[in-house]
Amino acid sequence: MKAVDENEPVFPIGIVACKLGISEHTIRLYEREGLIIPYKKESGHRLFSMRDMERIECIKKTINEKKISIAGIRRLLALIPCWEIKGCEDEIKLSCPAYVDYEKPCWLHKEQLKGDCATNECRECPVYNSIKSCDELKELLKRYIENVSI
DNA sequence: ATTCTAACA
DNA sequence: TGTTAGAA
Repeated sequence: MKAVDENEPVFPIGIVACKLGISEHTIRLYEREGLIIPYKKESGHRLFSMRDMERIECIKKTINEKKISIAGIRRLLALIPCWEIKGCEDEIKLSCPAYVDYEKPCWLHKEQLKGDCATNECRECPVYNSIKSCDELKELLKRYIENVSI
């Protein structure tokens, strides 16, 4: 029996678009804007896991309900403390583009990063995956609005 | 049949 | 965001 892994990318974009009621176009847009990182086959075709779908759904809801833009979501994601998650020393942290920039999350700086941040697949990274459910995004939003640090 | 990218009356 | 064209 093949267990259905929540993280296993198995759904093509058409299915995802249908089940979520979001156009394929919009889903590709989210990717281009750096909100999601779908799994890609050699062919270039995208595959999504259950968690990917929840993330997409969460993003769409947040955009609609909180009336914030795609760039707004990107700024929220930029608040993820990757340096803490990765346990970076102050020295490396302070010179890291991902720590300095508040516009983009670390995975949009991949080319400029060092160490495993540069080599690992961001899709598999604990930083990208720190948004396990919509609650984590809500937390980022809270922090943003209240302008507080944890 | 589906999905991909790129482009826009 | 929609839609379309042409390729894979």
